[in-house]
Amino acid sequence: MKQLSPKQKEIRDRESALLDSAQDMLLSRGYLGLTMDRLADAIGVSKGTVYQHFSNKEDVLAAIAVRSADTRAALFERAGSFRGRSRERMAAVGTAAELFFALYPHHEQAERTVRASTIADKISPKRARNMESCTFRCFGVATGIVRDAIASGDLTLRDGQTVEQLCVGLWNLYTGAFLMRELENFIDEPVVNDPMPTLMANAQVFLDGFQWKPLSGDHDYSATRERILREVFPEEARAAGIDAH
Amino acid sequence: MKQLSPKQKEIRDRESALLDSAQDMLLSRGYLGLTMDRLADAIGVSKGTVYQHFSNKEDVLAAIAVRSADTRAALFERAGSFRGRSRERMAAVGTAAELFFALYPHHEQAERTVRASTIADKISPKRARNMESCTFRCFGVATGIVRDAIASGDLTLRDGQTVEQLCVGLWNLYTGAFLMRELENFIDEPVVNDPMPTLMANAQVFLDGFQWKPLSGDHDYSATRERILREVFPEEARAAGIDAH
DNA sequence: ACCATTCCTGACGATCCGTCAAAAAATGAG
DNA sequence: CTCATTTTTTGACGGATCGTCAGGAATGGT
Repeated sequence: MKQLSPKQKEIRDRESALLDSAQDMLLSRGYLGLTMDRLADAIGVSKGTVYQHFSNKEDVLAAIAVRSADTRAALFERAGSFRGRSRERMAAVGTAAELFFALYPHHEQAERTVRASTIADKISPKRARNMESCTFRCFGVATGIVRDAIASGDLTLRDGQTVEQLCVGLWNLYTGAFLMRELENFIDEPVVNDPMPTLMANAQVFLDGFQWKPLSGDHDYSATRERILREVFPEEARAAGIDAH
Repeated sequence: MKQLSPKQKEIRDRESALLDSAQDMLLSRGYLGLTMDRLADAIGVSKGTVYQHFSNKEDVLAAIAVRSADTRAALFERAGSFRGRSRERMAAVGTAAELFFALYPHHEQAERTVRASTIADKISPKRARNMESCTFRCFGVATGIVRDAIASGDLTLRDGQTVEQLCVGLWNLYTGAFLMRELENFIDEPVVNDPMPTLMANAQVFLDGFQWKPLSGDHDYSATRERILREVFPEEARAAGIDAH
């Protein structure tokens, strides 16, 4: 299985080239601008060949989304390995989300288009499962950190609060902010100029609301952020144009 | 101008019927299932006539989104008139968002589809402006309440925190949760079973993080919620199947 | 060199969008 | 009521795209 014939290798490479092209088209021309004919032309192959890789147009989007979702899960897992107090580790996850957002700006659009309910059933079950597993990996990292926080005494949940609730809240805060950035692309006067600092500040407020120690007033989280960027994501930070000062 | 000839009235009514049909199709069959031919057939009219109401398919979506966005803004404004302490009034806005979400489940999809960047420029400028103004009305209610809270001493912003940041945070929390509900339609094992209680709990945590008095631990907000449903949204609560106990 | 299998091609039917010239209906003046 | 003018409606049409499939080309093993 490890041994790939030249032909098999060619096919594998082509799939990745197809995804690259499709991703560019999606980003620059949007869903309607991404067509199967153009995609075939872009890498000099006939349309029938494209359909050997993807069962239909929605499947192309799904494949794009799965690829970047996998990258995101990997970033989250690296973030989870950051050495520090529990809340610092969660901050690392936040930084991972931020970097992912900057580096893979197409992802949100791809994932949302894919998941628009009536399109979902046109996607191969295998890809749908892959997608799910990436989400679970991300949530797994987050819930693990929350549980560690509880075990170490940094966090005590009040009556009725759950680990999942906290993670879902953070997730919502981030996806909501990402959605907003995209929507504001075409608004004349955006509500906030740069959504990222606002998002990070709000995440801190949210965790303060859970009384997750050390509170944002008792600890220099901007120093933590710099350490995260330096120690865990030096490459990505540079690629994203975020300097750790 | 007030006097409408029978013909003009017929045209006006037809537009609303078209939007009703389009909305149903969007909800039941999705973006791809909503076609101009079907739309024309649905109300027994030719396609050309449909194109006298809307300049293209995306414009139909925009019109759907504007109509429900207007309804949402109206709900927010009613919520803002709730009598109570500042944070209770913000809770009323949250309830408005929740009711809107339950009563107009198509809206999120319509708005997102419309705003997918490459589609945006196909929409008539007038409708785009309408859309914006609805968003501003919603934010206006929220920022007004926050300012009142600061004036009354219920809320004191820390260094660097702004009124807009708080409102954007709440907005993100809600839109993120709404997005999640939609995405989980086709996931086998959702992360949270009923996202709404989780969302409301997280909104409370977020406001606690800002130290907005009275904190959720010092006040019975479920009683406030019941009062809001009873006093401000009795009709809507019944329509949405939410009983105030 | 030969053949079986796998892969590629591009023309084709089907669908949908948006247009437009012609037909139908409404309006209003005499 | 009549009829000319304006407004509205119609549906066939051109263009674009999706997804298919029969036939042709390439591959790999013997």
